[in-house]
Amino acid sequence: MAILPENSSNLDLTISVPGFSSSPPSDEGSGGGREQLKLDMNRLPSSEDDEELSHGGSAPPRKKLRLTREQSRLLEDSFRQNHTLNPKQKEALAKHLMLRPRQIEVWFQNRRARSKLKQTEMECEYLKRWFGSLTEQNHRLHREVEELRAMKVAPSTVTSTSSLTMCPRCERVTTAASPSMAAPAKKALPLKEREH
DNA sequence: TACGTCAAACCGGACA
DNA sequence: TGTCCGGTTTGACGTA
Repeated sequence: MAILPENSSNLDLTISVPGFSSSPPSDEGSGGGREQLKLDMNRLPSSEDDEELSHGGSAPPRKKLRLTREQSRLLEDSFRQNHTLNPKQKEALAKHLMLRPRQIEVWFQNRRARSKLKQTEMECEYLKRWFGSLTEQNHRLHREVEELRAMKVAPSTVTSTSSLTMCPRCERVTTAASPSMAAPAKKALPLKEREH
């Protein structure tokens, strides 16, 4: 019985895998040839309290940082090893990448969110395929039921000595192997119900 | 130039 | 109190 889609062998489902990894973010950052060469904003301001910089006074417009390829790569490497960072790791990574710890923190939060989104999309795709397969199977079984009903109605096809019985619940017709199995429905019913 | 996409950054609530 | 998460905003960038 093929419940799964035909190409399910190719379907790399990783629902049980927490978080990530079935789709390595190889195109992250450099994705699609989008160049990230405007690096001026990426430098860590030497002022120690640059976090307050943006909040001081009349709230200047947000400056958007674009990470360099190297920064992205190192962050990805780090993310592959660990999806969360403790404060020491965060501090070390920030120092190494010349970024603020807060930026590291935000990057990891966003990265986890993207990872989860990708995972959810994969699960959605898988469930869609499964639904399609089940629908197809359902149609097939309905056709089978119709055929068997037609057989039952047509007296020429079903002899009087036939031992076909139909489960009243699921409408599935079964054949009895021996005359002893062709027992009255009242007797056979509890057994069949137990099977379901 | 308008529009869509991506990702950095922010916000508020939940939790240990 | 710090961290995480879901949701949102916003700026950079590519493209029609």
